[in-house]
Amino acid sequence: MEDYYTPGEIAERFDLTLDTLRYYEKAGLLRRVDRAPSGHRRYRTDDVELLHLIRCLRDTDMPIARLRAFAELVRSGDHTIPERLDVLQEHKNRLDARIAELVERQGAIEHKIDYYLGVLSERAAGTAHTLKDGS
Amino acid sequence: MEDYYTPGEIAERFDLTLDTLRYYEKAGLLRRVDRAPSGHRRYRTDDVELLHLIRCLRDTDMPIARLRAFAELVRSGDHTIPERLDVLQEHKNRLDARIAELVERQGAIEHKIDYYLGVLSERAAGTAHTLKDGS
DNA sequence: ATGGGACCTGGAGTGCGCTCCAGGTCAAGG
DNA sequence: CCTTGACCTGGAGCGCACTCCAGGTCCCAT
Repeated sequence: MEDYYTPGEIAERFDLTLDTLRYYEKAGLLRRVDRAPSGHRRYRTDDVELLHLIRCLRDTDMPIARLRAFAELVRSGDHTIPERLDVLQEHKNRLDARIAELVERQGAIEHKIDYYLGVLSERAAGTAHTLKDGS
Repeated sequence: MEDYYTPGEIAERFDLTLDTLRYYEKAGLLRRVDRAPSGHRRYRTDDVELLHLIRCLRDTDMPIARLRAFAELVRSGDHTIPERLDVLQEHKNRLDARIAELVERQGAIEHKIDYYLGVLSERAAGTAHTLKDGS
């Protein structure tokens, strides 16, 4: 009823290991998570929401240290929203630049692939020519 | 005249450190580079060309081990072009997928930024209202 | 009561890609 | 002759983000 989630559920949902989940908590990305009487962790809905964002930022290569700083802002209350915006906008700028770089390299790689394909088809044509020549 | 390049020139051209250059050579990304009588490295035009491609692949996160495998194919001669094509096409597939993932997350981050902007402008509107109310 | 499964802890270990360092050589300029 | 600067070597060290492990607890079903 209480909308609590077990470590196993969270791990599956976010495709993280239990170890990583604990590591994130130790690293300060998550607050000290609630516990069942057994000592097992119980994640709340807002942990899930934060994890969602963390996952997204992590997937786009935000380092753990910056993630922790962000998480601290979240914990500090709504008055930190302007700072959080700064962090996100800064991160988005980096991300935009990274995507642009990757797309550029993608073009270069395609070019190289086309070059190799050209070499191969020329070679095939050469073979055909040899055959046509009667050898 | 011989179209040789010094380590310093190469390092600057590719924005790599001398250490990294040597590390790449040890790791098998480059062949055993030529030496001047002094023992200093002298890079040839084809080293430069290979480095160009290596830089491109590295910038798109190809791991050193795969890069080494690719470099070995290059060293083995033209008959390895089909295998090189496989490596490049496989890498391009990963890269395409990675770019797609980043773009998706980019959207999510933009969304979050917009959400925070919304909170802030609502807050500002609330303040305005308070003022209008005569406080 | 016993076995299995999910989870706990603190701390050590791993893989990757560099990066740094001490101590040395060589060539050119003052 | 001496310094300076570019470069050499082998090997140690580093930062990051996990990942693994031993040994333990709790709870539930057989």
